[in-house]
Amino acid sequence: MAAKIKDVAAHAGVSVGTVSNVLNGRARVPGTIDRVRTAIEALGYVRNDAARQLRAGRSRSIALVVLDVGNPFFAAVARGAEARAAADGYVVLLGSSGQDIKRETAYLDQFHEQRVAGVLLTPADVHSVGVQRVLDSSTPVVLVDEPPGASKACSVWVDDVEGGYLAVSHLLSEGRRRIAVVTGPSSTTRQVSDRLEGARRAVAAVPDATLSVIETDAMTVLAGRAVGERLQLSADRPDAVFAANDLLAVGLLQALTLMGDVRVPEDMSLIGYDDIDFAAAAVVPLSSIRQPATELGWTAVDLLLRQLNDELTAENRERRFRPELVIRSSSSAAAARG
Amino acid sequence: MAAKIKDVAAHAGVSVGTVSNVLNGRARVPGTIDRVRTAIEALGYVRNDAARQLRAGRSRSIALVVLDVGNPFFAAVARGAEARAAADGYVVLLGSSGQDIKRETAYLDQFHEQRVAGVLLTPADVHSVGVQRVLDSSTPVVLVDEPPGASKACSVWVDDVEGGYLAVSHLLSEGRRRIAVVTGPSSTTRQVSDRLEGARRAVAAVPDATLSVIETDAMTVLAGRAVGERLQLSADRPDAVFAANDLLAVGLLQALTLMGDVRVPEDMSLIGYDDIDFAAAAVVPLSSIRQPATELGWTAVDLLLRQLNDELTAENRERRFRPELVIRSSSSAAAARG
DNA sequence: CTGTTAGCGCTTTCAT
DNA sequence: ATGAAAGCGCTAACAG
Repeated sequence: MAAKIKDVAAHAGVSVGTVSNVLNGRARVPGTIDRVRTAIEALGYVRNDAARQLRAGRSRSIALVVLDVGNPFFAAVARGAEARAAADGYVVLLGSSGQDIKRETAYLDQFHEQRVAGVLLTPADVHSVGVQRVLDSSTPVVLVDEPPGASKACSVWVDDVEGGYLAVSHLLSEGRRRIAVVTGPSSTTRQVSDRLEGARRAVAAVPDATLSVIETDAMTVLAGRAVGERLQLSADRPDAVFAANDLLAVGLLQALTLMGDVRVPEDMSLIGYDDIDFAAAAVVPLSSIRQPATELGWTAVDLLLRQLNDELTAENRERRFRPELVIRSSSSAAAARG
Repeated sequence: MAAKIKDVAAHAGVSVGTVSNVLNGRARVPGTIDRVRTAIEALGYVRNDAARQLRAGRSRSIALVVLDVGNPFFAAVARGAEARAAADGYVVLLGSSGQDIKRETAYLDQFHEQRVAGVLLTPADVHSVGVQRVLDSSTPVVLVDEPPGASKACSVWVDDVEGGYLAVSHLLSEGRRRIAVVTGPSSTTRQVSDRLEGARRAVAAVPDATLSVIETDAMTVLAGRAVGERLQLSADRPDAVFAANDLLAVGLLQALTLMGDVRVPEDMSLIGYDDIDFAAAAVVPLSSIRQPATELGWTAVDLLLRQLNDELTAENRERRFRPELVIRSSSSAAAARG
């Protein structure tokens, strides 16, 4: 059996209270501290976090549940969160739901049972039972990439309606009129429906512009490729496509330009969302809507820590960022020539 | 204060033992089960995992510590691990070290304190104190993307020497002779030094071939771009580059072909490593060395679970996969024309 | 400043 | 089948 605090105390010739004090940095006598440290080393003692947490009632872990770690956008969010958390001695536990409500709920329940210090959450569906349960609980929650809505939770988000509007307005300003939006699954996330809403608004402002929606079963490169293959064969193709994220856009690009013979942007203009690192290096450099991903993660943890320390003022509860249009060759004849 | 098992028992009119039995699926009387479930629902009771684990001594969490979640290769490993773990009711806690030994150690210590059921680890440095500590501990460890070496840990890995050999042999067979290898930081991982070793072997087999090594401070798109910018200005450029991962290769491609005027593969041939989804959609479709990432993660958890259930035979302790050469335009005049 | 001790919430054994 | 009670390893309050 592993050594426990009692063993360390015996080995060092002190009491358990003293060992606990050393462990928690409230010991003062250098000689004692040294003896305890030596004993810990000698016995290979590792503190039992379950016992510590049970007694202390708090935890040094922060949960981060995102839609998909495979999406570099969320990887960047995680990096930002980790950086801010580490500065205060917290650890970030990452869960990836794959937009599956079952898995999302499983993670939330697990983290709730673990009594994590707080939960950072990009919900697949804010109205799901699992999400509501954690929102109703006493666990501090920061919604990430999701507006506060009716909940009392803090929120760090980017305006997706504006992003969708920026993307499609740009396509329209390039003279395109038959716009298609490629989204995720039908039971899609708030992000995607907001981007779509922004797209609709942009189209509504131009009389002869039309908008069609193509749903996929996942927001991945693979799913994008599948759509691209269909689009390539289709008789009445749209003249511009707004992909709801860069993964889909990259997949579209693969199918259209590499496997097919559709020229981008000449035959079909394309813009993605997130501006992941790969966008600039795509076969046709990909126009996109940039979001401050790392900053989002950083700010989310910052808000959570403030909440834990009760230094949260009303105006601090929500941080909204704005998306930014990045024009590259995939949507602009000018950029393509340049 | 949150409801505890005692409150549930009182509310349901049964004893705590009975509630515990219901919670753990060993209750038999349907009426009792229903009453307990109703009470749990009514009180919003959530089991305290710390107490449960303290008493039971076991945990349903598996830790996965990788070099970089921002690398789609590791994201895929995580996906595979998660899938296998979920099948047995385990949760995967993900930590990303960023190849930083301090952070790696912090994660390992944290997970050790949490008494996770097991650790899946891609070490930044197998010989670091933190890694040795967990290897010496009683926590089951599966090394991921790392051969077993001297340790007693299980291991799931891909032969990187072979991968490096495949990559550079291919460049040589295309007639290139002045090969450069772009690696990570000098205190680099085993994977990268093995890939380099394979590259050296391939070069050694061709009399007039030379090999140079370019180190970067991170294995990211950004670092690759920086190298590409230097390379582009350099008077005596190599005629072929083997990038130690696809992220570096994509960054190189950005700098060389989009920001610079180096033609790939005509002026400089390029091959990456991992065959991430983006490789096929790069500005010049990227040749790469494919690794079975998802399968790696899946198998790692499978091995861990077998170990936990004592169904591990000697020949099961190690699973070695083989890398596969994927030729695209970036390294092959033929593929570029095709 | 150090040592002793009462629980934290749960599981599980042992009576009933 | 159900209820009572003993601890899991730790922290913090209190006594020395």
